[in-house]
Amino acid sequence: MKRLNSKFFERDTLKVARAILGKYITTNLPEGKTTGKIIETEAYCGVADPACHVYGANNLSPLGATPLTSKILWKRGKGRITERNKILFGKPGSVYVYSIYGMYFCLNFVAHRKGKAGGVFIRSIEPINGIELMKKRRKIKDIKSIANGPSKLCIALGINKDFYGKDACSPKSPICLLEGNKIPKNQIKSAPRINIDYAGKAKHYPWRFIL
DNA sequence: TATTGGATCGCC
DNA sequence: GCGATCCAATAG
Repeated sequence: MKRLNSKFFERDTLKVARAILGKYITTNLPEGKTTGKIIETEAYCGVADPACHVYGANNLSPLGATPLTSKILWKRGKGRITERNKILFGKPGSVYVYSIYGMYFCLNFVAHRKGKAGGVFIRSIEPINGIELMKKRRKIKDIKSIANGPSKLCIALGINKDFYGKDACSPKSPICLLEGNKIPKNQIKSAPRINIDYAGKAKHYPWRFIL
């Protein structure tokens, strides 16, 4: 199967969040290979999206910004470009992994038009290959609940903070995305994003996509 | 330097 | 519904 290239990710974040449904994520680690089909995503649409980690930050490249401190690279309005979120301005197809609730990770792929920022959050995958390894990592047997959640799928695929900044389009990367069958539009549902109560009216935007 | 709370999960 | 568990993002 064909690997998705960076052009795939260099589009409007909402478009990518829909287009990536039905594609395959594969991780290749010393303990084995695991693959899942993407069946649920959310779009986090850059500096104008109150739910996005770069909300309110300047949408210029952080490379040209003057550092305020070692951690804070740029400040304007409410948001900042930080060591964690700066990847959302980076090369489309890069991996954005962050830790949450002290014990889990979440996976995003950087996706935006040139000069913008944004990421596609992977909320659920269907286990396809390497299911025994996924079961072992998750310490459960029930296939349905192996990877049906953003942090569950990270555990199942062996994704941790070491994946931060990896280029999913590069053959050298331990993670890649593969083309799948074409998905007809009528097979995609949209809904509000989950757990973003802090995001004001953006809480209701239908930026979650389900295959 | 100190405080706070989260793009979650699993159990109750 | 609720606790686990910790680090990045803020405020001071």
